[in-house]
Amino acid sequence: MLYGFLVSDSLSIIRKRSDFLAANRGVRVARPGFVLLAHPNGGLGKRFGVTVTKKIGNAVVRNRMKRRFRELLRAALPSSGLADHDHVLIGREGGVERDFALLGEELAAALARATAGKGDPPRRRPAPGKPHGRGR
RNA sequence: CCAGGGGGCCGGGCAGCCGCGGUCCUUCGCGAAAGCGGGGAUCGAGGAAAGUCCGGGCUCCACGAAGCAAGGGUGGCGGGUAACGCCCGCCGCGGGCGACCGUAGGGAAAGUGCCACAGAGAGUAGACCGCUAACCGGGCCAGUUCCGGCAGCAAGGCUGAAAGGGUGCGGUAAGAGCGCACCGGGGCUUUGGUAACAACGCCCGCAUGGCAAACCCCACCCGGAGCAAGGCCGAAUAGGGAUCCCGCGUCGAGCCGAUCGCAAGAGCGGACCGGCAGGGGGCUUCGCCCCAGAGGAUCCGGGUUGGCUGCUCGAGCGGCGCGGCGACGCACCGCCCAGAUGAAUGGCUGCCGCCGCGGCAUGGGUCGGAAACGAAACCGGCCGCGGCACAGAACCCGGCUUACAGGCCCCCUGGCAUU
Repeated sequence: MLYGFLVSDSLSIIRKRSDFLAANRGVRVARPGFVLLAHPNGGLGKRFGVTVTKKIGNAVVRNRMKRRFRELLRAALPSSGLADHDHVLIGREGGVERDFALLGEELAAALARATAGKGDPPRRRPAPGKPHGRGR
């Protein structure tokens, strides 16, 4: 435990809505269970957040998805996350039933793509889409 | 054993590894401190946490107690409660063989209104089909006859959700509460009951339908907004007000755009730049040109964002006793039981439990066979796979309503069988 803080001390949670919106301008990698956003935060260390819209399900389903995503991020970010970046996972339909180990592999692959700077095309401009995470 | 009725309760369990959020302790590390980190202990979602439909507590606002008006709500009686539209007990009405169930259950001779369609007639009832003695006229097969008229009749038919009490007997030309009996209804007395109401008796032949979740009337209740309530602290940016300095002719400056800032949007806004309006000056005066549009200090109050607080000890929970048919109340003892805020209570695995599907085997029973044995898969056994509901605290309580896989317990009713 002596070295523990050396690795984990830089991991924190994104708490401001503006940071979530800023992440939309960063690298974007889509996977079957989720979409990963990575965006530099200017020396604040590795931070993460989770967004699950009401379209996915009721409160129980949404909370369960967030917990599993947080668990994935806690495991993956210290070793393979992007330094001084905000990492945001957006839940997609089907992400609740998806196998946990499989999600782990997909997150590792998505992080590798993001590190290489190769993102998927950003979301369609003309289509307004749903605002992500409307607060309450 | 079968069918059914009522009430109460649970809503997966255990273990391992890795994590999350509170609180407390810490002779540990860093730090001036506040704190941060490490270690330890302990606690960490529901019966509905849900819908946000009622009732309160708690805050702030308004208000002289109160009354009135408006609006909203409640609606048999009695009780319980902080309170309720909730709960308990009882009553009336309706349903069921029964246990029980349902019930928005004040007022319709205060008033207004509605009752479609159908139907002769729908609230001052009504002759369409009908029934009918006498009387008048007529027919011929000449009489206990037929037809028409005058008239009487609410018994039957028809329509309808509903036809102006029902059934029976008498009565009559035929009928009719016209008379009588019973039932129903209304009124009154008495008795029982706190009361709603019930029972007995007497009187009234009986015209006063239904709808008040139609307006309305009566009785009772209700001020408004909500923890994003409310309180505190600090900071940044620009603006507002006051005083003073500075400058000055009044006094210290209006609108729009672009840009940028606060805080991403919405919103708000300073300086610079551009334009317009306004002020001063000049000139060749229906116009053109030029000039100035400017600061500092202190204090006050407001907006935004962030942090802290409100924030969890409460109409609290668990026992036991007493009172009460019960809802519930009282006394004593014990306990502390989530406080997150992009929002903790989780991730993975193993065993057990329950349900479904498939397979194996052959213990019980079944079928075939004299038997050995074989078959099939009803019960039981073993193995594998899949599934285990509805649903996540957000200031806190009391209710209601809605959702819900599976399961447990108690009481009662009807029927069948047995002793």
